[in-house]
Amino acid sequence: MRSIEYSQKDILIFNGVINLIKGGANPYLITVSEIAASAGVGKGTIYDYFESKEEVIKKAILFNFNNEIDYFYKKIATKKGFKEKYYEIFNSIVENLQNKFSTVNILMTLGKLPEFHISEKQDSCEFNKHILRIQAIIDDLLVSGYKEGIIKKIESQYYQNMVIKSSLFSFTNYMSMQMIYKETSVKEAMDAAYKIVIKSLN
Amino acid sequence: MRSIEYSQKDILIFNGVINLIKGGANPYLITVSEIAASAGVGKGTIYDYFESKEEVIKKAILFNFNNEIDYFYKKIATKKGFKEKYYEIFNSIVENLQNKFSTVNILMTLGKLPEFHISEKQDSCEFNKHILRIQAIIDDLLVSGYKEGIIKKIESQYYQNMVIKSSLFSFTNYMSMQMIYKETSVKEAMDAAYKIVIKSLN
Amino acid sequence: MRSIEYSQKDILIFNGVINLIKGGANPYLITVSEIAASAGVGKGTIYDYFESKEEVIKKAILFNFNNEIDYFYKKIATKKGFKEKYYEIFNSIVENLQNKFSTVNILMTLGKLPEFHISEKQDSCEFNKHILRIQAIIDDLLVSGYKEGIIKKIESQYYQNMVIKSSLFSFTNYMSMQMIYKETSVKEAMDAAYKIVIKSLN
Amino acid sequence: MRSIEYSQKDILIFNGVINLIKGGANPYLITVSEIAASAGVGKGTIYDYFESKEEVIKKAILFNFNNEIDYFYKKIATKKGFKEKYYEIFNSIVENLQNKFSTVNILMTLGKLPEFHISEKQDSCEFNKHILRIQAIIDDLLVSGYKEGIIKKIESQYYQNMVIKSSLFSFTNYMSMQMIYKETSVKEAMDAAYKIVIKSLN
DNA sequence: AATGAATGAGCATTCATTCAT
DNA sequence: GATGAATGAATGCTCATTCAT
Repeated sequence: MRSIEYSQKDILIFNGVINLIKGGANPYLITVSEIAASAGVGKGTIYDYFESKEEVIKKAILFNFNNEIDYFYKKIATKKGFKEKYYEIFNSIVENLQNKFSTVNILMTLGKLPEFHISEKQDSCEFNKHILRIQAIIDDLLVSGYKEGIIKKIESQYYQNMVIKSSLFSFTNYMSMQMIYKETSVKEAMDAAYKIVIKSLN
Repeated sequence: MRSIEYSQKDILIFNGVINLIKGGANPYLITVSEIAASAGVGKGTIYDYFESKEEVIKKAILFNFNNEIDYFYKKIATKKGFKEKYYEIFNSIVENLQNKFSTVNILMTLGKLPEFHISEKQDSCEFNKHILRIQAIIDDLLVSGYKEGIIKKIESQYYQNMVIKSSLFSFTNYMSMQMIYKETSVKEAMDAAYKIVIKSLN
Repeated sequence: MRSIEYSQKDILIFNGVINLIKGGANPYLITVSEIAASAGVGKGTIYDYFESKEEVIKKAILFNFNNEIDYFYKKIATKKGFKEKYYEIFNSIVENLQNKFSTVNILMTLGKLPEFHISEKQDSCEFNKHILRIQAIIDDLLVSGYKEGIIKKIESQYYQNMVIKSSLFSFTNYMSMQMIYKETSVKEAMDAAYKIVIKSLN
Repeated sequence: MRSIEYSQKDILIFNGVINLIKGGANPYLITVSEIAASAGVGKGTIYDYFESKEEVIKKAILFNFNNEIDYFYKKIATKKGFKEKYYEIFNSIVENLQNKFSTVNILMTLGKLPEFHISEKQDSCEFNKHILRIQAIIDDLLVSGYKEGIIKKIESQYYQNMVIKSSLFSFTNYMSMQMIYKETSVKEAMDAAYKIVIKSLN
């Protein structure tokens, strides 16, 4: 099932990268020295485990993406009702957006990250897996809504999907641009995003 | 009224940058030599007009942003009804998304671009102007919808705004991720996005 | 007699260079733009009158040297007695040393300046002329001293010459290193330098 | 006691610089590539040990200065009498002046070298140390002369100092300008310089 | 296995020089 | 004549990568 297994050292290095990015570093401007220092290993060690700087950063980002989706998935699974799950997502977004680099940012820019030159087959495959996992979260949500009668499943799969994504986009956009939405509280933004789902799916 | 006037040469250089980015180049990896070659000027000339590589790229991006919003604005203004305007936006998105780098991408990631280290007052101010212009487009749209009775203005300003942005996000997301939405046609994606607006604002 | 005639424009440009150097600029780090700005001419104009930046700076320095020696010579000629002439030199040194770049500095480092790559015949010839003019000043001084019986001309020409140069060196060294001779006044330094001459030539 | 310790690599690089300068290179025109080649290291290595090209050159010059003064000091200390010491200095000057860049040149232009932008506290302090060491040499000389009765210590400290410096200047000037003193032999120049001291201090 | 000193290719930037106006 | 916009060769400096230890 697990397509990629990483060694302890791999993960140590990934965390070096992730911490830099979470600390505000621009992935394109990170140096190998910084990664080595952040990971607490020698520069040479990085090249014992990876082919190039690009590979390290790319894999670290995907690794982190994976982990955050796992975490996201589990958190949502703890909640039972549609609305509870939905607001749990909002809370995760709030929590997550403290980091400059978060799954949420990725969910939002869905498909933007691969700009980090995802070209090789391996990467592309990895990326598809992420999409599927996000899809699973959305599907889980839709199922809940359907069961509870909140959603009347008369719409197309695509439409339902997009409603969820759009709604989440609205909240993420609020969070990341809070400075231009000074008159709206977090609670109001959550409610607005939720209202979009409810109205759009009825 | 115009806060910044650029010389012919400035614009020539901007276009060099813009063409590189539209051709798929990553703004962070562009070299001065590439800009010079793309603009058809000597490397030194760039430094006669700008302080640093960063300045050139940053200003070129903002310049292009400005121009595309102008173009967008004018195209939408030619249409009369709410639905016509809305579908004109969809068309502009389609047209625009051929470019890797488009206003639409920016609309979508609203607030993401400043990652190119927009920190100085000047830049920050420029950025605010862009936000206001996008807001003007959305307001114009809302006014049309209201006049035609498509929108019952009982919702908050924030909510209405977010509905529009979310709906547009859904279509932009479709366009930029077409590879994962193979079973949905462009027409269907437009209709779905439009349906989100209609349902959410009623 | 005059081996080199300079045009008004030549001199204008020379003064641009001289002013920069007197203002503390390092001859090796001066740019053509700076010279042009300082001289109040266009950069291209400089190349209408000279072959290269090096030529401009080299000739400007020699030109200034020439002028300052003229000035020096005339000032000393106004005084009659040996001691008066000698103290007039001291005064000129004081006056001159305000400038970072002065004949005095050159007198002191006699033979050091040509480091500015004096290699061509022309330059070398020019340089010899300067040496001869300095020699003339020293000879004039010696003649006065002899006439007044202050100097008993029993020493070799070389020795007499060196005594004068050494004595002047001592005062110039005092002036340019005043910060390390805080306990000695200008007057005392002059008197010390004069005493060296008197004692050495008797 | 030692205020600055340099690593082997530091010194390797310093020697690269020193050899270039001794070979006639102008400190202001030396390139990093030249230093690297001369030191037999990669260009990057230089930046592992120093902040900038300027720093390397400045420190190399001071380092060399230090070493040469050490050498000078030791050579003179081997001689016993005043006259022997004095002529030993002459010999060192002769030996030294083969180099374009020598302690002697510095002794002569005492205070001129800092033109290489010695501004920071560290540099200024370093420079003061050099002055003190030169002073120590002169003092040692004066003590010998006094003990032997060659000098009657009735003159001021400043005067005695300047006599020595002036006398040494005369010989250094002779050496560096030998081309204009063709009729005077090295021996005669030494004797003349010595005579200046003897006469001035009696 | 792990390191970090060493390297040099690569890039931003400067500036002497040219030349169209 | 005079100019200064334009150029690109030259150079300081960085940093991914290697390799001796």
